[in-house]
Amino acid sequence: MTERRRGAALEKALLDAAWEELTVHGYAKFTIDAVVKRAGTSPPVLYRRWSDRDELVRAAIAHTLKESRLDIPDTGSLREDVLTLMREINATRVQLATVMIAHLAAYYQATGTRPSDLTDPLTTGRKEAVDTLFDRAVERGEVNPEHLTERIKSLPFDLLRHEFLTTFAPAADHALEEIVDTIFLPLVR
Amino acid sequence: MTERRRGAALEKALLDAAWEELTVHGYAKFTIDAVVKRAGTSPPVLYRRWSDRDELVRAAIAHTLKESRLDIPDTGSLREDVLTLMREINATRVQLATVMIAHLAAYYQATGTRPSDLTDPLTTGRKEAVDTLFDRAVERGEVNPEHLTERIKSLPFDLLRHEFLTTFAPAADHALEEIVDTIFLPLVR
DNA sequence: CCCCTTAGATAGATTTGCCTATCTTACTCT
DNA sequence: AGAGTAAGATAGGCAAATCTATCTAAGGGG
Repeated sequence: MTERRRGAALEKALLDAAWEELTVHGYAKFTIDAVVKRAGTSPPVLYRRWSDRDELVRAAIAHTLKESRLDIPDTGSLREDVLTLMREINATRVQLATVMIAHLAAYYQATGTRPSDLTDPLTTGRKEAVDTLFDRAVERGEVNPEHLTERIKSLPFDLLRHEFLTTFAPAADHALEEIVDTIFLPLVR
Repeated sequence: MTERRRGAALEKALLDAAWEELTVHGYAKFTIDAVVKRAGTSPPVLYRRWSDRDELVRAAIAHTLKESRLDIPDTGSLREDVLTLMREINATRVQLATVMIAHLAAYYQATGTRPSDLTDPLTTGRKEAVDTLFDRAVERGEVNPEHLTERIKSLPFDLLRHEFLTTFAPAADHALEEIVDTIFLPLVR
């Protein structure tokens, strides 16, 4: 260790290493020692910041969430907006969903509650993104606003999340189109 | 231990105890020793049947699946059939879904595959049940058969499963009705 | 009664991981 | 230069869990 890291740079390195461990070995096999080795640090450095293993896991997840915000597409058509966003989620969020469900299920079983400091990876920042999409669609006259319940707005993303949580893999592109064309769009028009 | 169990009775007792441990302490905290205590047995008895912890977990899940088959409702209306089935699933399957997702996510992260001997708790026996429901609805003229894609048929159950996997709790009854009345039924008519 | 199978009991080997205590030293600031 | 902070290094305590080896004896069958 020729150069010591400090402050935010060190913390980022620690959290990135923790995230790597979560994705390579999974939540169940996640160990402090592996993070120590991967980050080139020592145990007290981690324990000075996070009181235990689970706290580090959650911090790593939250860190990764913060680093991977999704852009809001604006294609001029609702179908393309929703498909573009779903494709982006599909391409980038499977691992996050897998890591999170493993942790959340275990946490829930241990405590009977959900950790308050984590929000769903497909939810974070999504409400605003989707609302923007729908506002534009309403202005373009593409949808009937009366059909835009919260549940219907979130439907494509719920179904995508469902795919992730039942297969741990991205959905096929034709599945995305099927969700949008045969379920979602008929409901909003 | 005044009376020794043998054969199927012993195996049922072992698997019931394993399931109890899964629901009380969760998958992550599941230990062979706790099952031994709960079942009033000894470690070699378990290892004579299941080669390791994970195999016992899967056997316990499969055993519980087999023991909890759902009846097919026949109310005379599609809405009531689907709602009745969803309510039954809602009342009885949350724990199963929670235990399974914890195990499946961990297994997937460790191996990159899904275990081949487990099927989804809401899938098992569901395809036939749902097809029967839909056959009757078609005969009654309640639905347009052209709208009955596989994805739409499974939609209410997918959304219910999604509820389970994101909250680890049963859905509110009004949510079930919302799913059926504002999403599912408009799509099949 | 005898033989065989295996349930239940128990001890043990081994490993692993979590977390803490302590020390040296790099680095920043005054 | 000196003081203070904390990064990096290392050793250690401890517990827990997994799984195996071995033994006794219950129970079934001939």
